[in-house]
Amino acid sequence: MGQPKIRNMEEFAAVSGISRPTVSKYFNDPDSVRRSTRAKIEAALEKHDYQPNVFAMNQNRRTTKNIGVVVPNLADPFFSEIGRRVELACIDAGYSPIILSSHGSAEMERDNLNSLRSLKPTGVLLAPFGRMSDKDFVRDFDDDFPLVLFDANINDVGQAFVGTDNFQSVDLMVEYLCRSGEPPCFFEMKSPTNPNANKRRQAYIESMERHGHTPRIFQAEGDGWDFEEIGSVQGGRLLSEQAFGTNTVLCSNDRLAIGMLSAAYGLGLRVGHGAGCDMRIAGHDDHPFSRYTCPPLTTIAQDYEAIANRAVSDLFGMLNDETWPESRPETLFEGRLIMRDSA
Amino acid sequence: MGQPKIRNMEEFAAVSGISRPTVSKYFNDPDSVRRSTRAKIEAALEKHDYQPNVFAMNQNRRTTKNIGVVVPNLADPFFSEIGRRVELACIDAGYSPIILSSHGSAEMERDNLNSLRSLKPTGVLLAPFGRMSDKDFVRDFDDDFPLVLFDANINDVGQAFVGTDNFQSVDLMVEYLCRSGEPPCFFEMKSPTNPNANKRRQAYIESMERHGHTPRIFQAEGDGWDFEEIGSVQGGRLLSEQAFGTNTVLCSNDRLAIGMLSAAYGLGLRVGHGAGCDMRIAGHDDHPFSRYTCPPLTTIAQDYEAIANRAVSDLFGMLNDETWPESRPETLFEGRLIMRDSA
DNA sequence: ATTAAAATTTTGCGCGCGTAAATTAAGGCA
DNA sequence: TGCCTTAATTTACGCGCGCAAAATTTTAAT
Repeated sequence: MGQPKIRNMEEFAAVSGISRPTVSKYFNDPDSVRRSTRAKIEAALEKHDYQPNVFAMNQNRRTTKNIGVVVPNLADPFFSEIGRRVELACIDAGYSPIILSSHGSAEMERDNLNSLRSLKPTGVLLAPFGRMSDKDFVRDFDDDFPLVLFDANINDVGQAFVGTDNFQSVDLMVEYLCRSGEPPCFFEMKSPTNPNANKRRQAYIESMERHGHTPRIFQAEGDGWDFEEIGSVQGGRLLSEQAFGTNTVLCSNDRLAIGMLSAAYGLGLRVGHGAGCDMRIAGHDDHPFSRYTCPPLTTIAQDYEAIANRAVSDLFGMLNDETWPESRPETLFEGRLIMRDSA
Repeated sequence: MGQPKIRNMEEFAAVSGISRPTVSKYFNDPDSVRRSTRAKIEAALEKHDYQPNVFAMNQNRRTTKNIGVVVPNLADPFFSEIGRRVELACIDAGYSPIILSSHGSAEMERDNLNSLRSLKPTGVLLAPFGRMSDKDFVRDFDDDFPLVLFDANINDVGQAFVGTDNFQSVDLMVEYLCRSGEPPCFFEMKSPTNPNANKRRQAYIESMERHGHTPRIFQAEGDGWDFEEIGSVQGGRLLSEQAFGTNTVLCSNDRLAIGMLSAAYGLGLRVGHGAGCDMRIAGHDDHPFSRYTCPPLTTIAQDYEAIANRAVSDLFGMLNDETWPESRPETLFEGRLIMRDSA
């Protein structure tokens, strides 16, 4: 690297023998300058490691290269996983993702969107709280920035939605459970913080009726995000009271199921579909740890990769078209049944 | 809100009847202006929702309000938990934390530090890979920015370190295990990506010798971050071969232990310290899910909260003192023994 | 009331870069 | 070769704000 430290684009332009604005063009899009000047610039970059001042760059730009990514709770492995993939997809596309977790609070979801506002993002990918979100606030936000929702939908908010087809996925599970044993009851939280909970309950009811069975739903008290705790304590109480009236429990998500498995173990109940088992427990989401529960959890795998990639490509598609589509496409990926030992 | 949208600080200063630079001072520190002018500004803020342009602000500032936070892998609940607490502590102190995950790659750790460089952070909190980190690179980085390491130490890098005293915590566990049953062997990865692995092995060896036992170490092949998989597959193989030569296994971290518990379950081994149990398994870290394993995992709890708070306060202390301490304080918090059923 | 000292506000300037308009160079065709 | 079109480059200006120094006000002390 050259000794005389380059302090700004002016100086860098000087050493590369090009005018500053042309250098500016280069940094915005290396292909927008003549091949020969590009070579000169890149030669200079070799010896003089310079990089433009981010703040000065973004100050006057019509459009930054920032992409906001907001998820409800990074501490939940589901969101940390999908957030990671979204992040990498943005980087690959040459953008700077800014990941924000709302830490389980709808209020912080607002704060996060407000913070993003001042970063003038080119677009925003939001996994909202769903019912808990401040819908009007998010709606206002999407007037100002291209917005793609993922994981949880809010009607008519954002220019696109990408997620899992809960009706398909829950039906898949219900069908499997009915075919292979007693019809399942459904275990969930009474006031779920979880965005897709309502859809899954509805899907369970419809699916059970379609299969000619009576849906039975058990709702745990409690709020917050400590699903395993709720599944363990309240699910455990229901188990010990033998309240379910069936030997098969479908949990609204894996984290509840993980808690319930732990309670079942504590009660000495043998969970599984093999001979000599007392009951079956199934989940939904294919949580990273559900492979390692005892027994391993039968569940539905959401297609993280596909959801993340589609959300990103929907957004970038919009950005390139300039015009926001009137259609508001909703893409639903199918869940896959992951058969393990618990059900 | 007033109809005529405020476009910049100039206009906002006009409607509030104060000069622009004074308004600027207010936004940098509301207490630095006279009480009466502060009232005027805040009155104007009520009606004219304005907020300064972040990019213009940071462009000329000697020191931004940005704090970089870099962790090895946000998908690991340990780091997502400690990252969350660091983030909140920074916000409370009036700073803007920027959390970056290196996604398990030392190369991306470099990229992340480079990205931070251009954001001119006031300070950086780094949980490095440890042995895997590009030490020279990090060392260079700490010439330019106040840097506090946490979780994993690198000698003489950064101005302070905060973490857990692995020698104390492992000794605590070894002492407990020896007192209550057979002395433990130690299960870890051969080439651990995990930063504290080497310290823990060393601590195990010393502690066993101090207690008059022969240390026995078993190392699993494989790299990457899929610890549960490695614990399950390789730990399971060792279990089925009865290779350990003791009924008690201390795992280098909870995620390995979770995998091994899963394998033990699959093999029909009863894990626990009660009558009729075949073996004991213990971990380290009090991973969020270790309460819900079967049986619940006996482990060492690191004091997340204390580590996060101390790392942040060390950094802010440095920032206020202006002068970086020559001492490079290293703070080690004690681990707590969490006794559950697995050992 | 007078004045010095301290606190606060204002004046004036420049940061590093984006971008529209003006200029120049490159490429195509007869 | 000359002319024209188009692409590339340069000129000229301004963005929104931080900050040092100057001007002013307030406070404290006599």
